[in-house]
Amino acid sequence: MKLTERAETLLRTLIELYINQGQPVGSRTLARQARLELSPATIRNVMSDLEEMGLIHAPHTSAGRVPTQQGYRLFVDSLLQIKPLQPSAVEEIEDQLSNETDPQALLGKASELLSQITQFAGVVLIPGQQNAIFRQLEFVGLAPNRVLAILITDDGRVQNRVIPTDRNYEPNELVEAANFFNQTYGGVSLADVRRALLNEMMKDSDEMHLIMKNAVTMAGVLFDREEDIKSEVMLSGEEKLFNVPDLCQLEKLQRLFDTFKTKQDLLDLLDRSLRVTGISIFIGDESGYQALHDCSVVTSPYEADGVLLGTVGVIGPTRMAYEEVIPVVDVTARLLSGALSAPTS
Amino acid sequence: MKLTERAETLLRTLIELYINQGQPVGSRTLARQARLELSPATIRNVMSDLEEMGLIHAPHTSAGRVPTQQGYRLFVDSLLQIKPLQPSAVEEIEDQLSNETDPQALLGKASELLSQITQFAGVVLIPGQQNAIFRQLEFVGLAPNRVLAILITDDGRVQNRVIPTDRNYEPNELVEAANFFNQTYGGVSLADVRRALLNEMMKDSDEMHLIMKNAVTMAGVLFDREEDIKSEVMLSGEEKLFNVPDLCQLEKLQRLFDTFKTKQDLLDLLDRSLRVTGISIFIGDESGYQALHDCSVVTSPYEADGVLLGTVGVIGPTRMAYEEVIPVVDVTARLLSGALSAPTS
DNA sequence: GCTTAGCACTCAGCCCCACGGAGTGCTAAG
DNA sequence: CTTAGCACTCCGTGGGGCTGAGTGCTAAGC
Repeated sequence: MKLTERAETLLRTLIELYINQGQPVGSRTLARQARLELSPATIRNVMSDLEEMGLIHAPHTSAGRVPTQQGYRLFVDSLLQIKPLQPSAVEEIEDQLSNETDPQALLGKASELLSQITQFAGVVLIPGQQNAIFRQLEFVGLAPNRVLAILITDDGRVQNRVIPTDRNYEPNELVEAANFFNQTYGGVSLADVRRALLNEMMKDSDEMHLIMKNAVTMAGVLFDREEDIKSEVMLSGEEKLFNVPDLCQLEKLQRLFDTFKTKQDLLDLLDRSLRVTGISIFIGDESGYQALHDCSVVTSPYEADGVLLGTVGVIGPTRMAYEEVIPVVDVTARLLSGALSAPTS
Repeated sequence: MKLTERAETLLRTLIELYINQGQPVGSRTLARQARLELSPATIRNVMSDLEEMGLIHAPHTSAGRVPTQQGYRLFVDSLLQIKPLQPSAVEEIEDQLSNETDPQALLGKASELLSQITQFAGVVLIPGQQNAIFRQLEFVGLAPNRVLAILITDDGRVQNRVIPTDRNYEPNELVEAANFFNQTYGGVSLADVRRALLNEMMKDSDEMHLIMKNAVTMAGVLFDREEDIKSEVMLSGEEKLFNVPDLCQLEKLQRLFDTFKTKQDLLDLLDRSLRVTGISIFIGDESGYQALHDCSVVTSPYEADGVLLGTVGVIGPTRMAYEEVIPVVDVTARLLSGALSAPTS
């Protein structure tokens, strides 16, 4: 069931028109716009075919046609002509990103940039640290029976947690414990450290040297919390979606913000796109989440020094200017990768 | 212009009714409800007086009356009878809070709890650290020309930032620099450290010992960023406001979420309430922010070991059950203070 | 002088209807 | 295969009438 060239042209112009205007497109307008020198009646015949194929759809009898999800899918897969981003815009992004040195802040900035440029919501996936390499652990005594543990991984991310202890530790005990731990586990992946720790704690602790025991006990608490290893989603500019005509209905927005809040669905979605190289586009229900019914998600993975790190993307209405959003996401992901890779030269 | 006792009773029942039902209250319903054995006609006369005083207001000729902002104000100031919180509810809050040891996480939890219990938005102000005491600084080499600086203050808060450096530092250089810094500035307030640093950096650096120079340069970058010292707002459960009948209109929610996003207004508002002891209540426009027009904010300060730390609160519709929200905020603030104070016993 | 019954009046909300505009499907002719 | 013409469908809008709720006023009663 292949489309004729004429049908393709008409589908493309119809979708382009609809994306611009947001209103069902009728045969008359389409005839004028497509420059095919055909009468509306002929156009109607073709439209009828397209509708039978499930690519467009009439909201009601006397309205024009609107692309269906499959229509959009075909459009982005084979009809879309992507506009390259203006060099000035690229520079702008590059500038903004190079102002940040802190990786966490950099990702936040990227997400905000995406939101700002597209006027939709920007999103960044920071994937779990299961594969991150343990670099260093520090213990700092805070108060009696309270120790601050600081965990540093190879990618420069830092996590800290206050650990309640069963007794008071002397400063030098803390240093020794940290030293012991760093020497033992330096260079090991977090997941492996976790496993090893669990193992250690199973053993009869009487056998262990006191220092080891201290280190293992405290670090055990630190690594016990799964959430430190879990993935994370950063979302920016959700509030901009209030201004999107296709989404600004209470129930839609409510569903959206609910899923934004729980983040789990977003996480799964972005995680799926992580396994794909290059741009991923989820149109409407393709994501599998009710709340994203009228939304499309455009994502691209980013990396540092060739290692896949996570995903950046944009969440907007299904009716979005894909030819503009796609390059923005693409370029941002690239520049982000660059900023994360280059050891400041 | 004092209210008669009858007028007071009527105003109170009217507001209570309106808070429950959300609809303008007419003279007939009010007569039945107030148990004053008066006819609707008499009630109408009193209502007319109340309207003249600006305490209630009729949305249109043939509707009942609705409290005005001043009406609410009078109500919470002198007519409101606060219900004490059920002991089981108190325990629930205590339980939830005692599960967290990390202060940052604790505040987040408090905010979430407030939102969950009231079904409005919970909010926590973490005020600036100008007065926080510098405890310890650590430098960790990450990559060539990249140093991770970790700043620990006396209240157990930790901040870290990746600092780009102009040259490569040896590990022992970093340790020495940190040691120098810790010895010099330990126990000094952050604001003073910042001042001192600026001073040092003005001096001709040739005079300084190399270690000092290193320390000052790197710490200079760290302290240069105002934001580390700035206040912070944590917001939870904003999305619940979608379900509040009085607020679920697009423009209102949009304005709300916009201010939530920028946070500056919230910050100012909570900061104001910080200077008051005990519960503060901002009704509608009293906050001075357009976006909070139909909202009230109920806040209470919290502390640790007798030192004022910040503010927790609830943001909901002006038409909220104050007699329930107030004790929730109050108790949460108290229990939070307790959890932050007690060194785990 | 306060309270109350009665009455006329006002107004939002709702349903119904008519109408114009936009666009379609079909048919028959070129 | 293309096109002109025509009948038809349906949404959106605006007006008109009705109902229910509640008010303000007035005059009578305690």
